[in-house]
Amino acid sequence: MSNLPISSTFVIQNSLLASKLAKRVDGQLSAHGISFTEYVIMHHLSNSPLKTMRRIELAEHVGITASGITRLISPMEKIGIVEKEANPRDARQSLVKLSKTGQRLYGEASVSFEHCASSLTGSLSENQLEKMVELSARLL
Amino acid sequence: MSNLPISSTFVIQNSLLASKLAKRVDGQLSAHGISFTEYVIMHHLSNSPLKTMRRIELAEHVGITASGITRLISPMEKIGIVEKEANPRDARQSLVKLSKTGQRLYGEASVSFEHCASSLTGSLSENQLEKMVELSARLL
DNA sequence: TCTATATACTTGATTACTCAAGTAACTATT
DNA sequence: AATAGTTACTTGAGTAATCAAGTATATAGA
Repeated sequence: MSNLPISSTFVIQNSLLASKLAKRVDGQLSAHGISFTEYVIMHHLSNSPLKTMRRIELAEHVGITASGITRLISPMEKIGIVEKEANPRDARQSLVKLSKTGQRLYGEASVSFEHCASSLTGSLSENQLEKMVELSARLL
Repeated sequence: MSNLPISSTFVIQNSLLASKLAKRVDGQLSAHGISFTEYVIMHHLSNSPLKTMRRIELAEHVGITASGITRLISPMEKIGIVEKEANPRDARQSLVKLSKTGQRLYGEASVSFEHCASSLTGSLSENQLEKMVELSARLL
């Protein structure tokens, strides 16, 4: 149908895929009262050695701006999912830490998320998914 | 680092990739006064036999809601990129057609877009990109 | 032929961001 | 030790979408 170069096709298709995946995942995670973006934040916090990250760092990992992080974290803090911590070495920084409550919620949400992710990618094999992840990583 | 199932890793990574690609492409397309989403709309219209599509159809292809299409198309119509057409067989439908102006703009923007897309995917070979497109297609 | 249901949009209110500008604190240079 | 520049974050204003509800038209069934 289209004679577009493969790189253009890829970019357009990837954007459609991401939007579809995010919508489906969001639907599942809403049962836990969180959005996909909030889950991703918890994911990065949880995988960080001290369950703690700087806001800028978080922003880069999640793919939104520092401003977006401020606005996302603020309600999460109010409901006790994350806690604010200071860095004694640098008073500009405001560290974000996953609380106990947050860890529990992340654990529960992960069950739904993993189930959802595996069903959404069911038409691909483990090997194919690994290949995709490996190739995608080169584009980040 | 993380023991997440590969499908979960894939979903999270894909979302980050899409957000990065979209931002970079948006930056380039702004020189033509259009957003990535608007480019994608023109792309689908241009690849359609009569350069004409229904709004619902467009929404599905672009990955936004019908409501989003209404709000996106309205300014594009005002500046003459697309034209509204009626379907005599179904008065509910409001067809969107890429105008001559729109076709010219799409052609110009495509030069930038293709250049940008190919530079963003430069670390992958044609074969690898084709593989990615083929595998991604199964998830849509 | 009436009635019910479904489809194709549009619109008001809301959400999830972005960007530009601001503040505060750190770092390097002289 | 003062100044200039950079970094980390926050905030006000704006944008791009969403959802839920509404309107108009089409379709199917009694």
